[in-house]
Amino acid sequence: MSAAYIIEAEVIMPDFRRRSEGGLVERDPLGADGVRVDYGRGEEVFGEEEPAECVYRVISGVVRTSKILADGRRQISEFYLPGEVFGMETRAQHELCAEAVTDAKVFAMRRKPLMNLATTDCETARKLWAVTLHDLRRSQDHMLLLGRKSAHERLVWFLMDMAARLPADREVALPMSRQDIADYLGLTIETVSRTMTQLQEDGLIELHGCRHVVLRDRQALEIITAA
Amino acid sequence: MSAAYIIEAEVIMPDFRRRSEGGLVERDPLGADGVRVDYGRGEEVFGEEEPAECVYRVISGVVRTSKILADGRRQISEFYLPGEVFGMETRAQHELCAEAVTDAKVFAMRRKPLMNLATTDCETARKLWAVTLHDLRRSQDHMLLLGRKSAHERLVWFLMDMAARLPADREVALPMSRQDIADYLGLTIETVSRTMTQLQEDGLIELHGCRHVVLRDRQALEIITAA
DNA sequence: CGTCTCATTGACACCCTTCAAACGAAGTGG
DNA sequence: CCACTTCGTTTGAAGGGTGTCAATGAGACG
Repeated sequence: MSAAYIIEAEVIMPDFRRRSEGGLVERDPLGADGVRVDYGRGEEVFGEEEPAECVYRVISGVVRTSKILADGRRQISEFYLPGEVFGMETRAQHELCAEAVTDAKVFAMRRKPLMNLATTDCETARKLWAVTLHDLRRSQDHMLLLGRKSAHERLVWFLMDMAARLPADREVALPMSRQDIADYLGLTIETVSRTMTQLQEDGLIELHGCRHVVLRDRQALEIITAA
Repeated sequence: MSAAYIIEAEVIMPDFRRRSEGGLVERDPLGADGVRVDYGRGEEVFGEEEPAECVYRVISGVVRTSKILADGRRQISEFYLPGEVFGMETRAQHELCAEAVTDAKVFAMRRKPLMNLATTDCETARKLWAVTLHDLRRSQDHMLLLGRKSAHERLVWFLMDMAARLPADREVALPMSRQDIADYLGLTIETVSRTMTQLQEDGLIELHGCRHVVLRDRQALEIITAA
């Protein structure tokens, strides 16, 4: 890490210089340069309606994107886990806000150079498209869940999804609060809690503290999600 | 329209030769060649899990894309109006099914040549991306609606959206049935009907037959959607 | 050990669904 | 032209799944 690199980082990412790890410039698999930035739990990465300056990739921790109505009702569109890209869902302005669910380290790339690269390099353009397509596919499943599934089905789907996406020990370590889960599944925190308890009473899962879940009867759980 | 063109159309679009307008090959704004194909009301354009052979643009009429659960519950992700592109939401297989809501004419382009074009022409790649991004943005609004809004709010949003997207006479001519509206908004047909009636009783809209709606009090309607 | 935050549990209300019947518009055959 | 059928829509009554409000419980931290 040379002094020249640090200076370059300052030029590229003035806002993040302070918080980034020494401002070292690195290259993302997307082909764009950027820096690592840390966010504390609950901290906002970008806000709704904010100009879209950067595109991000989660390095560690979890980030959520959400929309909030005037009266406070919130819908979380997605949780982004390490390796996943977010912040690209709009044009000039962000249409949702992004916040750190846990302490998180993200890789931030300036949007404009990335867009420029995409106009000359088809491979980059394809990658950006693939990221958006992935989000779209998940959001279509999410719409089916929100529009047509019961609380039980929603929660089971969520737990199975988390088990598949998180590093799977014998037990799943949920990184988010009940409120986050509720706002992701279109339920209230009470319903999430009650449903979780009932799944445990039915022997489908086992709770070790509220954030550690063991999927005890995967077959039964899969039947519920398939239904 | 020469014989050579018809033969070429047969080569490009063997499946659609029968139904297309003389098989004349044309070029879409996306840069791909294709043919016009007619579908009757309710007819399937492609099914869930079906290999994704083509990408489509609506010429006239309306097309819906949806997902269906084993027990028949259905969630419509989007209605596509003339000029809009659909069928691109997946990789090798379609993740949802597409059906004609009304008699519809669509422009069908083979997927593979379009993808090939996108690997060499960044402008095409950008256009494809823009289409997906547009769908994603709408699906994020849709998730907020399905997860957090009341039946009244959903229906008002729907009517305002339709008024904005359809050729706006003084009255909006809904192209879809109550069942389609219900499956789009995550409600039952009865709730849609009742809510529609109540909006009329409150003087916010006026129904001229079940498919023709006049938005009488736009200001009040906008307040409901903003809430 | 006290405080704070988050999660759980309980009682109750209500919005929406479910089930059922009536209504209406469009098409068909006599 | 009119009864008849059919399909979609509207309306009604009743029930249930979630939401709301409130109190209790459980960890985390100083």
